[in-house]
Amino acid sequence: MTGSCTLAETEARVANRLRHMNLDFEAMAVTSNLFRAASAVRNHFERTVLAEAGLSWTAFVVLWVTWIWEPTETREIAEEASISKATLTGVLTTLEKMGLVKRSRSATDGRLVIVTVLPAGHKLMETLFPEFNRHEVDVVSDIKDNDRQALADMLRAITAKIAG
Amino acid sequence: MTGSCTLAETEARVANRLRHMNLDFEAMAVTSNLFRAASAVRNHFERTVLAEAGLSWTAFVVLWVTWIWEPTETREIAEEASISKATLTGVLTTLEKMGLVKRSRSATDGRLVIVTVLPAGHKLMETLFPEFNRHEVDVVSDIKDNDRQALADMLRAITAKIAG
DNA sequence: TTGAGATTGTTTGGATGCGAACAATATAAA
DNA sequence: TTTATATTGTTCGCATCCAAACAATCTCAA
Repeated sequence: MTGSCTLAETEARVANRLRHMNLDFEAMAVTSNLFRAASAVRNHFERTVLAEAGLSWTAFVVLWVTWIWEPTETREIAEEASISKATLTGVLTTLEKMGLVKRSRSATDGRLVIVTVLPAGHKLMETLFPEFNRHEVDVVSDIKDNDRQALADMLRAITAKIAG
Repeated sequence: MTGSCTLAETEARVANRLRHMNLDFEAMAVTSNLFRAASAVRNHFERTVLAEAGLSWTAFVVLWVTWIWEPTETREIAEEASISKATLTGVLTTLEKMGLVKRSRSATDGRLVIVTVLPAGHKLMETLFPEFNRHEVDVVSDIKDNDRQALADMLRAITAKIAG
């Protein structure tokens, strides 16, 4: 190969390379494009909206989850953000250094850590999240309006299939 | 909140929390579930098929891309695997330590590094990839057969929208 | 009351992950 | 030929990312 290939060329090459293997190419195309899309969207957001705010993707997700659920426990944040609790420890430290969130001990259970969003965090999200959403609209703008609901439903089905 | 919430409860909470903001919740649901699904699938694969082979998700993707395109240049691998060239340098070092791939200098362009899959890598992929594909089939098994094609197409549309 | 077992957040060690700076190489124009 | 510019893979610094080990805390049965 000499130059960069289109997605169609890539998938054709894959099919040819794996012809003897008796594989399900339709299932392969779904997971393959699932990660391609997720990765592209994540990189795009990190380099535009989030870069301006100085937030990594994960830091934004953690801040967002806390913003929605605060005050909430770290185990809930990790679950919602789909990251391990070990990872969350580091990200929360980052967000605390930025003055966006605050950790505090639970009064009723000494094991738990309660996270709340500080005023600077609220102020940031008040403008950042609507801007983030405008980019989300742009990302799905080539998908027919009627199909978006179905797309979200199928993605939910994938998540549920694994969790169940 | 006390216990873990269902996806529907989470989305209802989000809608209520953000009601005053005039947002596109349908677009939000698409990207939100895109990452939820991608993350769930990736974690599932890392903990089952890939753990047995001692490969991280990224290491597997890099090995897979090389396997499909070999011999190929690192810049192509980074592009196909959706990772930066800096990241690829570390992952290739890992795969070389495992004896699965080999780096070599291009004869015609001294800047380029050519990557090929070693016999141990071929042997591994010959059994690992079909097993991987069986898991892919399982992941999409709750989606109607007719819809899988449309799902892959919509994910491609998202990727293309950002790239364009 | 007490002590075994469960739960939670942090630490540890190692592998990703990226942008920016870098050295080596190639290409172009002067 | 020479010099400026471009391209490529690596290095560097730092921020994720996870499994496993860990200390602190809670629960509950004996």
